[in-house]
Amino acid sequence: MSKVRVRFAPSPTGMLHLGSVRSALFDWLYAQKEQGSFILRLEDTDRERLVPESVNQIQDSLKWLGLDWDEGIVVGGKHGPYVQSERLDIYKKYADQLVEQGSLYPCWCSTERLDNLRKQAQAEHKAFKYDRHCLTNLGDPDEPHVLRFKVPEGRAISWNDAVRGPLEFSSDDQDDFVAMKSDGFPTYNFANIVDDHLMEISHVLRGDEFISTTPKFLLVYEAFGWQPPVFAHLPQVLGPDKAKLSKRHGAKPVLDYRDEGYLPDAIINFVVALGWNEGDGSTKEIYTRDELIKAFSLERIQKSPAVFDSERLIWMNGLYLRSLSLDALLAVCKPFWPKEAASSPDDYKKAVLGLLQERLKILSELPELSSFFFNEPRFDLTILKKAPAAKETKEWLKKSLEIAEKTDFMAEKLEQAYRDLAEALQIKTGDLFSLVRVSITGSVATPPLFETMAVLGKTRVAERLKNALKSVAS
RNA sequence: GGUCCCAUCGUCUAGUGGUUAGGACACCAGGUUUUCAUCCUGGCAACCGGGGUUCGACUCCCCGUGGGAUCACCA
Repeated sequence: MSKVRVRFAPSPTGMLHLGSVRSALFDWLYAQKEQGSFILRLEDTDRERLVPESVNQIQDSLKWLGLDWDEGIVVGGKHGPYVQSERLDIYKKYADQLVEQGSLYPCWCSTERLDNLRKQAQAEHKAFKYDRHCLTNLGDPDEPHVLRFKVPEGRAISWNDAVRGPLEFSSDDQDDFVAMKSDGFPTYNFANIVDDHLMEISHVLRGDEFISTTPKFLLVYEAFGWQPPVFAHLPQVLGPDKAKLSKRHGAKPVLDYRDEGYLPDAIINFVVALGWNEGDGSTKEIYTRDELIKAFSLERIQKSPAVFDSERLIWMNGLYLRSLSLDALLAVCKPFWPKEAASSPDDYKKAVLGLLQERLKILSELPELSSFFFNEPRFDLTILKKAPAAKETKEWLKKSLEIAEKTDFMAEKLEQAYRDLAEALQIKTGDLFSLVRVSITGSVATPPLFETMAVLGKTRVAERLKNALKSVAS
């Protein structure tokens, strides 16, 4: 059995979104699973839509997610170059071969003529098919022209799709598509085949929008006398509006998820479940990479499209965040701290994270959640559901300050001291705790009060209580 | 419109002729708790419709319906 070789072949026309990431992930997983090779090739034959920066962004996206390629751009390999625009002479050579054997023929038709043909087809409620005008009306070979593939008539074309099962089309529905453009560049429909064959790709995983062009592919493989790869057509990933996730549609670049504080593992785990599951009655849904590799199979890929649910991704990210060690959490949090935290030592940050970990869902929330650990809060009793009267507030704060000043700053001791205080004052613990909480954090929702105080330390707490007292007095 | 594909809770899904149709997210309620969060318990919620086949269909077949893809010198 020959080695599994799969490729991810994006066109550098924009950034990778979750849909394309899923294709890459399935490729990568399958390569790992079968101990094959994962190849990264750039399909840049469309120079009009080319976005140069996207080449780096695509690589950064894959690297961030840990989807490393064995062969391809940058890393090289023995089937290079891995950029289509650097392979023009190769396509030319193979195109010439097909011209010679009559599978490709030149066409000089203008866009105007083609457009008219299209309008006509539309008016007749038929799919557009080139009328083969140039097959018999030869033009000037020196004039710019394209090369079209001559689709044989009356042929049934079928293949066994790895996810869809047996599929069959008639060649009569296939158009004599353009293989080589007039600028000397190949089209996707041609370059892709030549490259996949030369690079010995064994399995082609791609979006199911390519199902209808697969018959063309198969015809070209046949014209060359090449063995086609196994095709696996992946279901669409849909946005919340049930429209296909696409660059045009404003799908979020995957690097934005990085910048918002999602973890690569969470993204991977989430994305893989969009159209794949282990089956066999398994209810497992959190996987390590190794588990994923072990469990992955093409057969278990879903046929129907999946709507991407950002709520679920957020939940999953929180899960991963909570599973991190404090040191690991500290590391991933690095770019997300509020700027006031810049001078704080790691030990302090770690203590803060110890309290915040189970409250974080995405790292971009860190500044808001951790702000009072680094900034003096504004004293504002109006956020309290029922604030005590000014006189009581003053008294309670005064006593609270006294307690803070004379108690060891350990959560248990503080708790005991403040419970005693509440009892002495004959008030509910909750009322006292709320007041203290708001005074030292500026918020009604915080980590446990006494642990928070312990982390803040006696100096900060005393200072904040004094400030609170001052604002009540005035 | 032609061709093709798809169809289980709002969402991700399990299920391959006999199940009280299971799990997860979200949502709701309760518990733990000094608030928030975590955690635990419970609840709400689905087989697109119609015909067959069968003793028996979510499962198989057909026809509808709905949704989607594609019909470029884009990929």
